[in-house]
Amino acid sequence: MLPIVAQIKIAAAQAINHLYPAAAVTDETILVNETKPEFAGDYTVVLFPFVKSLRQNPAVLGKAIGEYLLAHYPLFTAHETVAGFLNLTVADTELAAFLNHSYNDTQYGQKESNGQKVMIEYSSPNTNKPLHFGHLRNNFLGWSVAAILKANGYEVIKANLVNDRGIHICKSMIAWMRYADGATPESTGIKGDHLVGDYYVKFNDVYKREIDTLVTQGMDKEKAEKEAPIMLEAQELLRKWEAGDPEVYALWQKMNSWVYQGFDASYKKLGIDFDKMYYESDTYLLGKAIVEEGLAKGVLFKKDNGSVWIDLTADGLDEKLLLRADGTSVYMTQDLGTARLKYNDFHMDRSAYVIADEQNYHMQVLKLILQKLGEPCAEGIYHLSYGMVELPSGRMKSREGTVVDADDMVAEMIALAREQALEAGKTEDFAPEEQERLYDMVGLGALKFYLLRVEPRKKMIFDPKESIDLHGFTATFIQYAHVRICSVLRKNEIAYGQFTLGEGLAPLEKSLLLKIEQYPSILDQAAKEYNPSLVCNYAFQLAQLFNSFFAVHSINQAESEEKRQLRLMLVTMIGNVIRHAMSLLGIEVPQKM
RNA sequence: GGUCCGGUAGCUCAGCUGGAUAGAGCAUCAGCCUUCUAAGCUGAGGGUCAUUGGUUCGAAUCCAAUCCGGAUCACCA
Repeated sequence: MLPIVAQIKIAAAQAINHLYPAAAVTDETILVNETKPEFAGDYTVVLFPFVKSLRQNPAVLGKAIGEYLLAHYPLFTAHETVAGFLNLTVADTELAAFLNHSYNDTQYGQKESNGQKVMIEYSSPNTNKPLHFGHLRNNFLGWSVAAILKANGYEVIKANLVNDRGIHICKSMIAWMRYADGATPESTGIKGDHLVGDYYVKFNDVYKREIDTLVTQGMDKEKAEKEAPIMLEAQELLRKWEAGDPEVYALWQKMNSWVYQGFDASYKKLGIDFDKMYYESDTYLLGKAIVEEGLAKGVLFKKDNGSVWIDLTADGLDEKLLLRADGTSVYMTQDLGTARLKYNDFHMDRSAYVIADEQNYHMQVLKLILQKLGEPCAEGIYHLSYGMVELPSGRMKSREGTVVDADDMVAEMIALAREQALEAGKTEDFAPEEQERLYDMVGLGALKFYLLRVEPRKKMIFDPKESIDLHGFTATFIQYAHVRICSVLRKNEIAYGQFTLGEGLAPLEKSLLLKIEQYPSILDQAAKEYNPSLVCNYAFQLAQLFNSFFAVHSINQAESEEKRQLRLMLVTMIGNVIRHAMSLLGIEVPQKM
């Protein structure tokens, strides 16, 4: 069934074209809004755009269109024109039919396959330190966008490009060699990613001290930064790694394996997963072939020292280096190669990269270069850029130890959920494992919702001193609405079936049905915009409406059996939509809390 | 300096393909549990939509300029 708003547009266009044959309006030109609460009606057609071209005053125009619509479309039962706005009332019977048809469809909102394939690359961690709060935004966004696209009929490949090589890993390695005395996750009981991260921090401590020492001895700071012994050793490790030194390689593998064990545990706790893993140690040499082809095509050029560049000044950008004078590749070179590799693996229609906005320029250049090189993957590339999560004091810096650790944050949120549940005192009769499951759902849900409810593009500031709320615009609020629905449905054994509409819908019943009817359109928009915050907002508004309804109307003690049936079906459907919407955010909903 | 992004209530954010008196949550204040879960509901106060100009019947929304904040422009990743 076509969304009501779309039906209204088509109907209104038809009405206008019928009444004023010269008008030739199309349904896209019709603007439909929700009617403001202070006026009678559900949806409003804005008449101003046609007032001039049709040379009619708004009142006459509205009356004519309204009458035509009522006469020809059972969708409407009333119309009223106020100051250029044609307010239309949707028929209760239409909404009743909609409810009868869909109330028990747990997949309501899910669309059929559209034959499109899209890759979402997200997470893409460095293997020298554990995940922090900022990474959580990336992971939740990527996972949720993938779920939203799936719900809209896309085939989705969730990809993770692990940055498992490079100087940063060597820093952890050298510090471990110097100071760890063979410490392992097993021997210390420290989670692997945290252990490796500790040595990354250690490296930076020692590095700073060595610089200070050199400066005290009279070296200038810039030179000291380059010549600090531990830095030279890290660089030497990187050279050995690239040369395939077996010992270095073995240590690298060992330490990475610790990190992966840690990441796996974190991902599992967070409910994050992937369909395809890429590793930079496999891909970092890719891209050189593309550069050679680009040179042959004349898209790229070589400078006197042998370095290879592309000139993007005509596009308002700069010249960009693609190969160093010594023939080694840079970050961009790899990304060109990886883009081609991904495309050859999957031939997807779109390829989205979930990467923080600090790389906006890089991603813009990447796409542009691929386009100029005529790579088939180029057009599908989309940068899902998101704002960084900052502390009140500014950006998190792992080197300075100001990061909010992801595992800690998760544990704190679950602890908070437990605390508030105990305060509410409603979970005492739960089995212990049932309690733990609930605290996980509430704590993790609150965390995910907090990070997803803001439009991705916007940066967010998180103050660790203030805990994430479990009231108001939160996952907990929505979970609680679901719990109330489950509770009602548990206590009302009814013979489900079609209900007949005698006495009409109460305003809140109608608002809820209209809201539910909008769900597929919301999913549509969320997919188009790669924007889970729309789903957050929608789920919250639905829960809010439900709570208002719940406070005013009794289901159990409904005015009539017919009403009871209607409300049971209505809340069944609300529950289904809430569960479905939350699942797209990676948030589970409990049955009791 | 060039480019890009943001600026809406004390705080955190919706609204931005132009439409009616700009909305939520938090915080503050006042009410509501003998009746389906009060992790809830109802109400109140709180606004120069950064500023100025323009386009328009109509601008938080579009355009221009300015101010503020951030990112980026490496033979780093």
